[in-house]
Amino acid sequence: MSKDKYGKIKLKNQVCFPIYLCSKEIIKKYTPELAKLDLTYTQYVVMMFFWERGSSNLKELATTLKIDPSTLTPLLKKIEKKGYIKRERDKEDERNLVITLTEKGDALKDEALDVPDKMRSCVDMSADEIHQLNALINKLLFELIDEK
Amino acid sequence: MSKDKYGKIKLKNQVCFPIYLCSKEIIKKYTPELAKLDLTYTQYVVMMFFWERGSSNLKELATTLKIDPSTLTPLLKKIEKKGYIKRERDKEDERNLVITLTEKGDALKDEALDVPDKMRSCVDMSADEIHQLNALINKLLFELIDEK
DNA sequence: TGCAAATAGTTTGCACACAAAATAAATTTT
DNA sequence: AAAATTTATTTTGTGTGCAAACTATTTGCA
Repeated sequence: MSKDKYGKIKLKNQVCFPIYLCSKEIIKKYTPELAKLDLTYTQYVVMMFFWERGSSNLKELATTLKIDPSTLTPLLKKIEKKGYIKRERDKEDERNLVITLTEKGDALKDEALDVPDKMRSCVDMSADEIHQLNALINKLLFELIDEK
Repeated sequence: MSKDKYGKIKLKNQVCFPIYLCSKEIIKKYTPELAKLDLTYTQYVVMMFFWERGSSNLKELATTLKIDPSTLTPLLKKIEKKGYIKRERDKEDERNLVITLTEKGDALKDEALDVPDKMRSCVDMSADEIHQLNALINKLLFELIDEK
């Protein structure tokens, strides 16, 4: 049989495409559930960061979540308007934007508690499969980020 | 040791987050390479579809790629402006938008031939690992899309 | 035939996402 | 101390991404 010169640029022979689709489909699944908390997926990720850390600054938030600061600036203003966080300049160094979880933002954590379980229940995969996927996707992520 | 009530909503305990990051990082890796072909990542995916199929209509394109038609409309106009495809209404049924690869668009296929290899070389993962990841991510994708 | 329903695309509105340029504050250099 | 550089954030511009509303065409049915 003759080798297909163009086989490599076929969609089904590339891993990148299902990852891209998965990311979009995951967000689509989360959206209606998060809407109950008045959050988008990205806003939810940011809130998870603050539920763990309580407070931080933009630079650290952007570095940890690997989301561009210029994406975060308007997003943070939105969740501030919802009353979940507070944005203020650092008195010590006015360049820094200090972001703090509010009481209301912290309380939201309890309402979000069952979101991960609800999402997982949409997917019929064993704990082992999830674990393997997690390991492989994190390896790929490391490879992509590492050698920049 | 006491169980962490909030453990489940910690970022590192969720698979969705690294998948979301991976998708973004993959696109970031592709971007400079695809810029040489005057394509964005999504435009590249669309072109791959037409390199395989030659022509189709919007409905089928949207269904196959799982990209919303309202996202594709402006995107297709852009790659039409670049001269890679042609958009025209079906004479038989004027509702259908028939999209056809142009000579110039088809020729681009040869320039794109080495893109997948270049991307894979950024990542130090064995063929077996890639294969496993592919299987798992496709399973997850199926689970997410299936039961809608 | 004639109008309701279905089908296919497009437009609008909102929310990321990031590169590049602009702004502002602090630090370093001279 | 003034100027140049660095650091942190914001603004601008372009490109997705999708839901909901809108338009146009075709189909189905009374």
